[in-house]
Amino acid sequence: MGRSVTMRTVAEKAGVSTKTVSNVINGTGSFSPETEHRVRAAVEELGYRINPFARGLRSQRTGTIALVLPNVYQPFNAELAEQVIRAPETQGLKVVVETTRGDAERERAVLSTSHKELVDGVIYVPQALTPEEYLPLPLTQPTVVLGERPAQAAGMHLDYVEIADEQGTHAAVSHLLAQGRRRIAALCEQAEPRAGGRRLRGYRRALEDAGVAYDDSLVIGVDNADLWSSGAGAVARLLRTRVRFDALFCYNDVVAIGALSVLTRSGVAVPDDVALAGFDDIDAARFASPPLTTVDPQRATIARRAVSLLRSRMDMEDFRELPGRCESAGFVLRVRRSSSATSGTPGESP
Amino acid sequence: MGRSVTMRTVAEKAGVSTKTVSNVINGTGSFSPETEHRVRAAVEELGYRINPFARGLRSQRTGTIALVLPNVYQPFNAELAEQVIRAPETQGLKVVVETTRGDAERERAVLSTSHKELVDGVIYVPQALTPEEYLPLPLTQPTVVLGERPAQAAGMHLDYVEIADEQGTHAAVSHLLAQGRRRIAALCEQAEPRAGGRRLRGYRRALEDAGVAYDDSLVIGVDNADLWSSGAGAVARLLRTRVRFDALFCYNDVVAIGALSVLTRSGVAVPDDVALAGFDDIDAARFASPPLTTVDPQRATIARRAVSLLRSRMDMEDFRELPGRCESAGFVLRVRRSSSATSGTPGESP
DNA sequence: CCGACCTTTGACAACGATGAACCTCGATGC
DNA sequence: GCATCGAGGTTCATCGTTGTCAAAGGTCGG
Repeated sequence: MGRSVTMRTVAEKAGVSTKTVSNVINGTGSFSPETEHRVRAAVEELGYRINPFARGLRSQRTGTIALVLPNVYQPFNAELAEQVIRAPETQGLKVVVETTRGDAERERAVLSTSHKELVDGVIYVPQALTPEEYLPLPLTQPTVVLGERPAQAAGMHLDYVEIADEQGTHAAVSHLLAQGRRRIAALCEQAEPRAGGRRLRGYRRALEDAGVAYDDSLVIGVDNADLWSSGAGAVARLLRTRVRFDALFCYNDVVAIGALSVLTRSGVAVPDDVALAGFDDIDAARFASPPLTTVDPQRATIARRAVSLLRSRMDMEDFRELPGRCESAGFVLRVRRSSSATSGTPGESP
Repeated sequence: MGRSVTMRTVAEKAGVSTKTVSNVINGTGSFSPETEHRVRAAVEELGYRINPFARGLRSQRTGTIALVLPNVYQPFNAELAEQVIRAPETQGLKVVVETTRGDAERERAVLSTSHKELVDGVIYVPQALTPEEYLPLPLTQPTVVLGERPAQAAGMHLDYVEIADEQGTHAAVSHLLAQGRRRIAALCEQAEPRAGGRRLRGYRRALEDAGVAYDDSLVIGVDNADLWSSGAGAVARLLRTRVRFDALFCYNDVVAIGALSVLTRSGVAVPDDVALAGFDDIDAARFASPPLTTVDPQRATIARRAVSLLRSRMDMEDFRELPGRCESAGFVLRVRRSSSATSGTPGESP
């Protein structure tokens, strides 16, 4: 292969010093248009690519951000990752997707020491760690958290992009109530500092606002680790208890599709006997039979806001110079046939 | 924050030289148990973490492999990525997932120059490039390709893990034939050097083996870029043409679920009027209504074989010293209710 | 007791890019 | 006419590790 082509090779070919090459490439310092042209020509001709290790070692910048999620096999996460990678704000950055498998140790490692030198910033979707656990960790790089901003985070130099868990669920359940449903079951992950807890709050508040009594026997927990069968299992249990219900709010679309599968098999008609709503608006939701009513948490917006918050902090001298910020992504209720016999066609929504 | 803790800090604390610290950490050279203990204690106490840039710069090893795919939002890709990350063979390696969006330029870049210094090896799922295009590229690092090994690859130092596209499809279509179906439509991506072409070959061969005539009007192309609506759209077109069909083989499960959605809406009963089979065995397939018969290409096996081939080549002095190898992953036909009224229950298959 | 030989350790020079400091030369201000 | 300035460069040290080589200390056969 011969020696690899370095900045020195380019410099020699262009008849300048390596520093000048560096300047041209990074747009730092000053140089004449003529020099710039010679350097660029040499780069082109030699097929020179900058060595990211050397650069990283020297400048402590990597041009890479990490997206830290529990996994990528759950559609919401996969589609979120896609949005982060595609967001226009991401231009010029590399995104590495890091999965933690919901392992507390891994999450801890990513947030504090381990990544310091590898990435310029982190977008973190907490799963195993509660705010009480992750907030005290010494932050070593700019970080954006996706999820509700806890009160304790006020003083920290951490940015948040809030997902409309509670409001979205409130809207979905209110919609079910508006269809005349009164016995609305909920299949929901119940862990409190997490999305499940927040969605459950939205559920209760919607019932309350409509003056419908909360009934404990209508709420079934699901397990985050295997949502597909969890949804199916939960609905099977619910059917066995013979508790009457005419609607079902599900923690997310995956649970809802699992549930739908069992309902259909059991001869329960959706939406006639039971109206169904999920959360996330994953691609599969539009193509369920019937298409699934769901809350679109606006992944694209989440991704753009997160990257943009992160970038602004990455561009600062010291990323701790700004107090923590917090933005929200909003939501859109996508009403489809699983909750209302007449509206929604597959393939419609943007 | 103070100065960051480097190997020198550790060395001073342990009263040895930096090289000795390096030796202990990497298990190179030799050192007394006593020294080792002192060094490890110092590392522990200072919370020292090796700087990957410095190491990478020096040793040209990164402990990272790249998984290069068109995207991660399609469930097959997401689940494949998960398997690669989780494979026991991956122990001790970091996996970065790189998406190309089916862009030829990006694929080219990853295969030749661009990644050279960042990763020790690449697992590549071709999409935009044909073998004619990617084989001539100068390989700069160990590479494993997922997909059919073309004849031209014989002399190259490239390993392949073959997915049983043709055989799997043959089995699925044969199964449909065994159910007594004779007018079997196919919704398939048709590009020849890719999976679509290979699956279509399996389809034709199965018909042939059963002595059923191939009918061009039963084959409809789908578009890889948006498979969900593509499947739905294709089936809608098929229904409009009024061509009679009693079974449907789909390029993959996503297409199948899109198709199922339209069939159900149009009052076509699955499997009574039309039996349905897909490919990939994504999680969602088990929870479709009815559950989807599909070909499981054994993602876990694919992932393990790929990583293990890659590792062996990474461990060599020069990765070109071994001729190209090729392994196959096999497949399992998962028969569920979409193709046979009596068998298959949701949640059963492993 | 001496040299051969091994084990353990340390000094030093890379790896490739960049920040700090400095040098040169023509233009500008007073 | 002399100090000053900025544009356009350059030189050199340095980021944190690891490969090379040599030295220090110990063992052992003769």
